Amino acid sequence: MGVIPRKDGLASADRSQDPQHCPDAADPRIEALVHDLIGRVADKWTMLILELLEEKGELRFTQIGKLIGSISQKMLTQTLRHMERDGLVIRTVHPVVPPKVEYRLTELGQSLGAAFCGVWIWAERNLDAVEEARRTYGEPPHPRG
Amino acid sequence: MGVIPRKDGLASADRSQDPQHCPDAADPRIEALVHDLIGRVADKWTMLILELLEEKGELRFTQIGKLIGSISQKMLTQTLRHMERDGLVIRTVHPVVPPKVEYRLTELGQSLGAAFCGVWIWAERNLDAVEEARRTYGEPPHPRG
DNA sequence: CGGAATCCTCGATGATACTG
DNA sequence: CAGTATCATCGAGGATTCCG
Repeated sequence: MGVIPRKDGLASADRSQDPQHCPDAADPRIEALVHDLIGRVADKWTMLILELLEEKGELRFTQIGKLIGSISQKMLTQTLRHMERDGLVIRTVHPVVPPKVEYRLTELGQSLGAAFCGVWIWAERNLDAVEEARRTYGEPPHPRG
Repeated sequence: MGVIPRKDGLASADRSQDPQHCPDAADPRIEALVHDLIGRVADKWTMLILELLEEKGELRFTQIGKLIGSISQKMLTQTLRHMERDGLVIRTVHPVVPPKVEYRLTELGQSLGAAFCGVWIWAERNLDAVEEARRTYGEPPHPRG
């Protein structure tokens, strides 16, 4: 009981996360840089916008805000700027009135979206497992009555 | 110039992030849950500990702290507790003196590590591309100087 | 419409001290 | 050694206002 009847859209999609062992970075400098980079791109809003633009193609500023729903104007601007600066999105300003600014992914942004795909799929597939773990957390391994 | 001569350990590893289109979650409820779950596991320290345990197998509390280096004792405890609660790690207390507590990944934790693998590889491979984008950010598209 | 600027709050994190 | 508890800080992020 309590299991949400889902459509299994992603869940049965494929098995992109076969238990492969991920070799660690050989160089500590590289590892630090990689860690820093991930810290910036693995952001909450970045991931959502990435998914959105990957799906919709090209969107206006307000469009993105409405589709995400919960994001503030400040964070939307800030996140888009960072993504643009990191080469993930292209920002196009149409010189019309009222202003019209559109955003779309670069190839780099698309490749990042693809890389995150495995994590999304993992989350989809293991939602129940994690929730189960959280429920049983704290219970004694052998309840001796 | 300025390009770091790296060992290319991960960079030439494989191509786990072929530009596949990642289908979005069909159900908004699922998407919300997935987003929430990712928000918890995509944490900075979680990812580092995940990598560490995946590589080393089983480690003591202090071991992990020293290997990561920059983490505070508080965050280490907190992160490990969250990971244990979410079913990512197993915490084993050895009833000896002085105390000895060891941590290792569950299968769920290992699968998450594998899922993140694509992102690590992406970051390794596109470090230069992102840095290049950051350098050229702000420059006019067609410098008519 | 698409921002920039400002103010403000609150939670994440670090530092410190204590304990079993 | 492996924590727990407490206090202090600091910046992420929200709400609001103004502008081109």
